[in-house]
Amino acid sequence: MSQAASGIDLETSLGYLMKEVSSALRIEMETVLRPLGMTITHYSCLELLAQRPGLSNSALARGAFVTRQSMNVLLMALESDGILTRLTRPIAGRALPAELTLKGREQMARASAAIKSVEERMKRTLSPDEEAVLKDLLKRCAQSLPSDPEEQAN
Amino acid sequence: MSQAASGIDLETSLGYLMKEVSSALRIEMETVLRPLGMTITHYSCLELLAQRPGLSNSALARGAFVTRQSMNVLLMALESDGILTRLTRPIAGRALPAELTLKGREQMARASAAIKSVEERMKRTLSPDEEAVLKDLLKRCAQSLPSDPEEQAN
DNA sequence: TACTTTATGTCAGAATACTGACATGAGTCA
DNA sequence: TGACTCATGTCAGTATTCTGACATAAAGTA
Repeated sequence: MSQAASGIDLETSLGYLMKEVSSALRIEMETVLRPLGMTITHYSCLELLAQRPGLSNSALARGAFVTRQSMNVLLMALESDGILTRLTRPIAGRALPAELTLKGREQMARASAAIKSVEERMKRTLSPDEEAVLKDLLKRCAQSLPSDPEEQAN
Repeated sequence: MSQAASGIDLETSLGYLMKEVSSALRIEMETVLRPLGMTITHYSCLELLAQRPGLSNSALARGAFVTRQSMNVLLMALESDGILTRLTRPIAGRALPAELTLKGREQMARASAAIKSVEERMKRTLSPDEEAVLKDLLKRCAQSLPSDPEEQAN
């Protein structure tokens, strides 16, 4: 009886629970990445580039769920640190493909192993079937969420 | 089979999917809160206080998944805007209970209705049973995640 | 009692991400 | 061709959150 039709009950809200899990996940990821001198966005960028070399700044931003402005700041720092390289001139359009250097791939491998251990811990009580169910439900939530204006082109 | 034993496959990673959903949820929440002049943390604080009047700064920070320093910045702003009041002297310990003003409760009601519509949209394809399953699985993920040091007392 | 631990509030500075704006390249269409 | 739309890269400024540090109050402990 804590909540009538108009309101959110924190105890039973799916959104609140989602935030709880993602917050715990974020904290654990930050905890294992900190000794490596990396942030979550930094790691995400490397993981994306490792799996899909040649992604542009904007594409990396979408994949890491930040704005292209934020990703751009990171890319410039990573480039000056020798973690990745970008073309100096676009091949088509304005996109500048980026690629990991050897140093970048080494850093990525260390981070990826650390993150994998976190993910394994998160789902340690889930059976394979349960994990599949969870993924299916999450995907349906993700698909239902966006309001029409095409994901907001910011 | 893009990934061997050591690494994360973005296409099938539960963690990445989780981030995708929480990012979409965050964007939608920000979209409906912006016209009301509120951020997610701002709303979270009000919702927590509406349901549990008298919470302290630290307790609100835990409930909104931010640091107590961040929550303190927000609380000072909300207090000067007449959204809430805090005791000037602690009753016990150092905690200063906060409570919404009438203005705060009105603001909260508008925000809560907007957020509820987002949550309803997110789970519109889920049956009641499926929602219950999703909550159960998410809870188990949340419980499995924390590494020992008691949630990091920062 | 005295010491230690834990929880809290707060100040200061740094890091990170965001919004707004502008220019450029490519495609669409009248 | 010219006008329009869209995606991209980038600059500038703002906002939000974080880490680090210190002081205080309560509770546990030797």
